Amino acid sequence: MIIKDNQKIYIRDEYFDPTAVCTCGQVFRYKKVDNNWIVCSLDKKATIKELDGQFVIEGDSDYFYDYFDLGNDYEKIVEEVSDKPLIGDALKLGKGIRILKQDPFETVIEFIISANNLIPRIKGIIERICINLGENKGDYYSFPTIEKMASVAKDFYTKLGCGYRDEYLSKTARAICDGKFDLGLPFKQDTETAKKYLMTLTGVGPKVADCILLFAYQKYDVFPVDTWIKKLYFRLFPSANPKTQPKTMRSDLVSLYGKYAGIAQQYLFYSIRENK
DNA sequence: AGCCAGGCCCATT
DNA sequence: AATGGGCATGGC
Repeated sequence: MIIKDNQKIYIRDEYFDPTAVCTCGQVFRYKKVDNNWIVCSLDKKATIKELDGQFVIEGDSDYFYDYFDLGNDYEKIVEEVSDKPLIGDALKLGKGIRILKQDPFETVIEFIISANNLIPRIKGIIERICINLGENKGDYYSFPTIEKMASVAKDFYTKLGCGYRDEYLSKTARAICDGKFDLGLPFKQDTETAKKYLMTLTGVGPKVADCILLFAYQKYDVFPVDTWIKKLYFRLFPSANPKTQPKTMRSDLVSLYGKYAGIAQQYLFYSIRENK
């Protein structure tokens, strides 16, 4: 049961678990303070508290109702994927995951940073970007605007520890700021077209594009393939050629897990990483 | 002290 | 279209 008023959202629902939502790898601007989860998105902050078996979300309730995808029926989604291979155990841990509806610009930038990187380090880089280019909101910093990110030179990102992604960030921010790339377009495109379009951005390859499609554009028929999923692939297909390319893995895995493949991927990814 | 991480770019073939 | 080397940084 989910109830929303002007200030808060009250959730008593087995398909919502803030720990799983935050730590499954889809979002980086979160932290646990005392027993509460704090999640930031653009210039907003949500605080999720647990009070006698019920979760309460404080923040902009209209915005976060949508952000946490609380209008979607995850019982149906879980039902749809529950008979797929290796999902059963993953759901015990992660059935409270909800796929966030994140801002496209923030998602593009964050997942460019994610490439060949570690989650704790990704979080640190993003935090430094917000502190240096975002707005001070008192107890947190907003995510920078497109214009702000486009206004600084690439060595600004180098100094923030972005490594070789410095140029990806400045080029991509400028392309979007200059109107050479339209972040609204992928909402209207089919998954394959949107993916090709996203990959015209510097620093966005097949894996990062899949993450953006899933976490910002509600395209669920994707399957981000990283080093963890590669290991999973060979558990599913033990006789596969060891040199199987990620592209082949993606299409095999989307076929196998169906129209909610991307959501299934999150249950699996969370489960793999939680079990070290 | 190395190996590796939510991979991508680019040159070569 | 497919392959492979190089790559900044810092967790682990």
